[in-house]
Amino acid sequence: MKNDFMKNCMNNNDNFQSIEEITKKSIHFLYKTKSCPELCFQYTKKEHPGDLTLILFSLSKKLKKPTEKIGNDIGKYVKNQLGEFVEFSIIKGFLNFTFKDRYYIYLLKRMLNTNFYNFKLPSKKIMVEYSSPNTNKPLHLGHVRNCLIGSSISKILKMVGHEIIRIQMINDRGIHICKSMVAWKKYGKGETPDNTKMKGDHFVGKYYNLFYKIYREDIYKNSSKKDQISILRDARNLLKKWESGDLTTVNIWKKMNQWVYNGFKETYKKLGINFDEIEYESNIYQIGKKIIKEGLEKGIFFQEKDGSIWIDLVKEGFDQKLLLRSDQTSVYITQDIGTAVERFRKYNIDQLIYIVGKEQDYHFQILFRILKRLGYKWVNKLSHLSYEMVCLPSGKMKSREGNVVDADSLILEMYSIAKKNFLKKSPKFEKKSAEIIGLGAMKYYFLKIDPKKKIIFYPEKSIDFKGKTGTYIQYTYSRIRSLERNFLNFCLLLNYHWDNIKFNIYEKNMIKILQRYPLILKKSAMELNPSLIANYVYEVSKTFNLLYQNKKLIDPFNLIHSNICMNIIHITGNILKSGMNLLGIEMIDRM
RNA sequence: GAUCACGUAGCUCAAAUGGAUAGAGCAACUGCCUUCUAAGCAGUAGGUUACAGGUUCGAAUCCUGUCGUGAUCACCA
Repeated sequence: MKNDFMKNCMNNNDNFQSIEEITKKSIHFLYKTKSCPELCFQYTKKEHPGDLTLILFSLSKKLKKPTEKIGNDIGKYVKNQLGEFVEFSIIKGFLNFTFKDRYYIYLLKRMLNTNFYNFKLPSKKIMVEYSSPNTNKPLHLGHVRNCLIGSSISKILKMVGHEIIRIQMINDRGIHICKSMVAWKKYGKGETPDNTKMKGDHFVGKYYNLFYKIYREDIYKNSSKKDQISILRDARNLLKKWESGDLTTVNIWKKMNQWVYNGFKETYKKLGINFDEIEYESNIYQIGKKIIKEGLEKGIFFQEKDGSIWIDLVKEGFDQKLLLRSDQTSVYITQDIGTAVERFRKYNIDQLIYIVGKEQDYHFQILFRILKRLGYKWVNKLSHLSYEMVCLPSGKMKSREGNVVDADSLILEMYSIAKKNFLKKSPKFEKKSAEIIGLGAMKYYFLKIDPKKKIIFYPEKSIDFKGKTGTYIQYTYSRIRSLERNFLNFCLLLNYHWDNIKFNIYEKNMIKILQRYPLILKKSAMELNPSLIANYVYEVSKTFNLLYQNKKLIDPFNLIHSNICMNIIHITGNILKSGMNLLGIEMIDRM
């Protein structure tokens, strides 16, 4: 029965065109323009009559005719074609279309077609880099934001038809890990994550902090210069040993990194973060060197007397930038040059998106310039998605000073609050559900905010479960599932002719907001901005709760209308779930 | 100091890229569970969109300047 219904819907769609499409045609027909000017549609504001508005001012300019005339012409043309479906009125320069019930039926049927969700852009192969942690300490709130944005954007891009490679670069080598290593060697007394029952990344982080404690005490005691601090000297020596391949050093390094990886793995798993590829800095930090040397031979770079290699970007408004140290070791940007070249060579990608905090804006600008100078044609396929940082009320988080909120303790905190709330509401507690709710609240909290805006995190206030939250949306969804279960108990699924249905205002609003979903998806994919989906999904929930509160949705005495409602409800549930999944948030059937 | 971002209700955020009288949530106060899940709904209150100019039919949005906040400007990553 359902299949017939679907077929019916699809047929309906074939010979029907939306207001937007017909408006486009009308301009072509009425004014014989070669190309249709950009049409400025807008959802009609509450205070005016209508549902969809065409703004006429810019059209009036382009067609050199008064707004009133254009509005009337287009309005009449559309009305002529869609008389049963739409009315129009003109206020100043605004042409307002009012949908009739049959237009809502058309919209509803269109949404019941599975094609409605399969919204696709021309497919590209896109690599997304995110997370990219150092291996000397646990992940903190900054990483959480980075991971959630990166993971969500990957899902969104995949949803609109791209092939995605999620990649993380692990900064496993360098002075930072040597600092943890030194402290552990000196004061570790054979402690390991196992025998101290600590999570590996926290364990290594503990020694990183210990390093700085000793370092600061040294400065305080001796008021000596940085270079003379013995523990720092030890760390540098360790780095040299590592670079020369000293076996015991390399073994300690391997061991400590492995502890950290085990810790990360656990955190990623809890957060639901995944990668398709992992790069280790230690494997690839040499690649860039070769490219720099070739660039030097070609005269793109220059060499100082001490042997260091530089690029001069003064003409482009930047400084001179070091590419290779005088001892011929590579710096951060050297390695990024190498990895970019490698990635394009190895994966044959059409686009590379770096999701990295905005403190590195300058770095990426320079990186892209250098690659351009080197003559790589794919430079315009690189982009840096820069997001603002997560701060505490006291200011920037600084792991050296210990004022960080780490990911693991935040997750635990969310679990425990969710559990507490759960027990208050529901007699039988389900651990899994509480975890989904806690995690959902946290993810939503991070993702609803535009990436380019700063987040100030108040630990003592904690993340909300009421109002505009992930929980609210999950709650709405579980209400929907509950309605669906009840519906099957009371009503039969019937295939009626819907042509004479009358919708109330709540149903109309619901249908209107639901059919915007593909547009929102497209926009968030184009702008690489998950917050658009987060805010949209909230609006959908809010509109649904309004409908729920004002209308008896399941009514055994009005089967036809209950069936219509059930279709609206079903689409709402699908969109909520789909949208939230794009944010990496799971939904549950009962709360 | 230079460069770049951001300043919207007491607080946290929106506003379909220049459209009509700038919207939500939290906190506060007032109502609604004998009725499909009250983690919900309705109402009250809260604004010179930091400030001053400019662009035009029209600006929170674009341009200029001022102020404020933050980031970056390493032979660190």
